[in-house]
Amino acid sequence: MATRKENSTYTRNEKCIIECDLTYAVNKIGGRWKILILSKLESKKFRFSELKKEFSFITERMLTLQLRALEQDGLVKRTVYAEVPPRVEYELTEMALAFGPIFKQLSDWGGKHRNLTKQDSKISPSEARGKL
Amino acid sequence: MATRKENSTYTRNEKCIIECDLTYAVNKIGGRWKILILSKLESKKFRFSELKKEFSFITERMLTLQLRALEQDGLVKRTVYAEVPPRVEYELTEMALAFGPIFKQLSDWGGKHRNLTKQDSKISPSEARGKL
DNA sequence: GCCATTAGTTACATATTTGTAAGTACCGTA
DNA sequence: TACGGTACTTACAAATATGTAACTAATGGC
Repeated sequence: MATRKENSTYTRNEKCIIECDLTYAVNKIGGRWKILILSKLESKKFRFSELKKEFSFITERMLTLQLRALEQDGLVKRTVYAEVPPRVEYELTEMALAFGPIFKQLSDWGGKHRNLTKQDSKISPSEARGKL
Repeated sequence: MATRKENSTYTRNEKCIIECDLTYAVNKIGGRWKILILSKLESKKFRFSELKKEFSFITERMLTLQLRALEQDGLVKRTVYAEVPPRVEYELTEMALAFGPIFKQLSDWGGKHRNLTKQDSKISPSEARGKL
């Protein structure tokens, strides 16, 4: 999320990934806190401090980084008001709103299948959680 | 993807994430090569060596790791035939097949929006690609 | 015995992401 | 002049993910 080496295998491989529309899309929402943030912003716009309060477990640094990445990717619009103390508001763009129905389905999938897995694989919930 | 410390902030934070059905679902397909693999397997089952040939840019190690993770998560079924040389086949489970329509929509989203972003943000495609 | 084949595994190195803690800038108010 | 509030930024450390290269095991065919 910081700077990237332009010629690592890791970075070169990324090109293989995002040539596909599907992986391209998933990559955009793949950051650790992005989906949580996007979901939150679905209802209304939020100030930075409000998001910070809402997601107390996300550090300021990460919140900033994820918001910036979302902004770069055109999913979030950032509005700065020239006041003191500063006020910055974040809201979803059209592009991000188009994710709405997809999120709904993914969420349904999650709700439906998370219990199934526990039984199928005979792994305790906590164990299953530990794995990627 | 290897072993995880059970009490790092990183790991503890994961619990915050997967409590949400949506992020739970996205996490399952979030590995670097998982979507590519799942897409491939949508059409038919594949042997390990076939996948290796298909995705020449994925190393054996990563291919194995991603397949194992998918298996753990109940998205892929692994069948070993007791032959020499060994034969192992991978195929999607019901759970994974349920992703089908969602993948389609995500892919559509990707196709529709990847061009838009380039214009909107005035970043060259190659630059945009470098960012997460 | 030696080699080829398949499906891995192992030890190690590198890259990237995430987390911690402290510091910055602005200005109005006390 | 010191202090508080907001929205960050910076330097650094820890954790995780990915990549490289070499090695394994079983067995049929030479």
